[in-house]
Amino acid sequence: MRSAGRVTSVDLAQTLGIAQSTVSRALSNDTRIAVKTREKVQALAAELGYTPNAFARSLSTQQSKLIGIVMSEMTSPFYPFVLEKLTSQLHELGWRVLLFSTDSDHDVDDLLPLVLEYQCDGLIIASANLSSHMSETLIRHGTPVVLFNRYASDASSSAVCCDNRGGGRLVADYLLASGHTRYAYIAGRENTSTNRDRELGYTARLEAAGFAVRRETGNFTYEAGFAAMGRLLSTRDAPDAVFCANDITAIGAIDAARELGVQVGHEVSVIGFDDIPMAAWSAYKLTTVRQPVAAMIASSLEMLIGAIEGQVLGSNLRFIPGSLVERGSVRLEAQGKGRKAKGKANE
Amino acid sequence: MRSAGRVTSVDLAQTLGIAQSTVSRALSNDTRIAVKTREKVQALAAELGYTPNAFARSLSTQQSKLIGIVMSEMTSPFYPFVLEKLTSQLHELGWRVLLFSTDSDHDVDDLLPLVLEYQCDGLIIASANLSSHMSETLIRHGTPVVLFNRYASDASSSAVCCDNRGGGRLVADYLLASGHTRYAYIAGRENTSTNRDRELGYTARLEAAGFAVRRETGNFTYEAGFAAMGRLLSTRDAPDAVFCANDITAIGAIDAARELGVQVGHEVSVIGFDDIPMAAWSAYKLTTVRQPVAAMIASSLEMLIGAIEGQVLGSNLRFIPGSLVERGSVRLEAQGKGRKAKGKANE
DNA sequence: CTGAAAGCGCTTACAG
DNA sequence: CTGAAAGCGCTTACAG
Repeated sequence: MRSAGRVTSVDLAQTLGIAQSTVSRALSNDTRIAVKTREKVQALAAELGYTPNAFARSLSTQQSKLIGIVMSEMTSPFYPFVLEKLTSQLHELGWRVLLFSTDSDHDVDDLLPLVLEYQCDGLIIASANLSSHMSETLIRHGTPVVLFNRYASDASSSAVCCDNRGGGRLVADYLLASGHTRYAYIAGRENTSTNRDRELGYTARLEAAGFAVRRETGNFTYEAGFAAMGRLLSTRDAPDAVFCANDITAIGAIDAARELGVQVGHEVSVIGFDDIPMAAWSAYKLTTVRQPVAAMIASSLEMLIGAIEGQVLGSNLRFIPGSLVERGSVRLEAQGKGRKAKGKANE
Repeated sequence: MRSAGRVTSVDLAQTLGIAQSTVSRALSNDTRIAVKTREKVQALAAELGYTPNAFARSLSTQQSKLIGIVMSEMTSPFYPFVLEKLTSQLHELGWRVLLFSTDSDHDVDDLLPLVLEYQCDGLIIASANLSSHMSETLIRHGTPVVLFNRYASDASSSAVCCDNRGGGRLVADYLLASGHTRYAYIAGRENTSTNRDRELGYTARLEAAGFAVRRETGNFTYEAGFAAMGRLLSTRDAPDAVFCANDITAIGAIDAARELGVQVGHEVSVIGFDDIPMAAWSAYKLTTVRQPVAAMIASSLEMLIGAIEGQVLGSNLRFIPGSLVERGSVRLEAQGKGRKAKGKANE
């Protein structure tokens, strides 16, 4: 036994006078090893604080038990929940997570080599894009991937998303039913499938009903929502219904409306997407589309682990429907009367 | 060369008809290898998409280049920023991060064995506690740790924190200078050094000035702040100055005050701690103590990497001062007049 | 300038 | 029930 460094299975074997292979089997509770031997080994292991070396094991078994998670919008309020649930569930299932973060503009591609060096058994990419070139590299290396809340246009990788388009439709229908007439959309980042699909669902429905949709650019941030709402309300014929690409944008929009003295939920209706905790704060009472996070995560994990364990994973796309949660930021039909009374932006 | 699986250095060696050791050296750009050989090897490596196996390398070098990060409050708005900065800086410095999350009640202890199995070269524990027993285990294994924004009472591990006590004093002084007279503190979780120190600094200063401090329990959440403020304002002689253990608590407190029709920044002053983005939202304009996140992270990384690279790391505590950022949630002296005019909670 | 070989710490056929 | 040995894919003295 060496004095410095960690204790290894060889150390255990030597002090017990048995073979290292026997130690290894005893530690994995191999029933072929005599109960007494197993106990002896395990007792010594505990006493000496033996910790198996996962790298050595992985080298031998060709399984790292590591899942790589690549996240781009870690500081946007929705994603910490995703990350937390992903890692804790993965832990419970016996996997470890190797975390990579990337800024949203950046491609994930640069990170891929690192993921591969560390022999990840699988990869989850959240709110970031994967080039089809890299997706091929992954396939070649035999590393399954699933995209979370984003999907590749060429369908080269598997993905699970909220049904963003359906969510957009839900919003349109709700707003339509409550008698709104002047519609707007405050967008998120343009190169994201989430933004595209939310807008598509919303706009298609409204146009089918004969309404035009005014569009403001944005980037999924509070500041962008604030600015966009300012622009919307400063025009003649300002909208009475504004759908925002996500909650944080909607919250920015609400604050902007307030600053201008426009009453949210009366003069202007605002709807978000996500259902982050802030949406429920009494200061906002934001009506929004709730993303079914738990189901989305369960589904991602199921797909990924299934693929790792051998079911070939073609390109599998899963869209899980969100649900509208009604709070106070939308004017319902009954309250519609006289809503221009103290309008300021509409004068 | 095998048809399935990843290509290894042996594959490269065989197809080039040279020794594997030469390949290895060529890939690490060892100058002893002829330039032509190096180029040949690197070209083939690129062509075949060779990726070195980090596990095999680590086994041989006895360095994993892995840092474990244990986070407990991942979904509390302050910590995603910490996590993001930590991981991106670690990446730039050539390290990878293995992520563990834990709920705050739970001890970190259960996770430690996993960290050790994966041969982390170092460990950062953010907003979670490490038992002194486990801290010894880590020392025995030779794995350096630094705690982030928490420190062990027995000073058995290194730590870097915001100077929470100093921050509490800053708040007290500011409130004192602006003529407040009825003080309260809404606490965070009790077993945290952050909560303890913020309260201690605040209270000590106020008591020295002859003021008592009313205390409400809390747990660093919006809901707790909301409830605590409700309690405070529903009593006779309600406080005119409330320091909250963190921003999110303060925001809950502000919303509660509003619901009760009590004007924040006039009838009651509220101060938070952290300076999360929401503090700057126009709906809150929260005066708060800004944690010097960048400096705290730089310091943590410096300590940790220093320890990994050989400087023995005794128990090193570093407290980095925060700064008061003034916004609108505190009544300044000049506005003090007639502040009971439309008081409602004070009647 | 290059190669043969040992070693990192495990798992797992293969023998007995 | 246990052991000797090969092998996972690298790095790095040691020779030449």
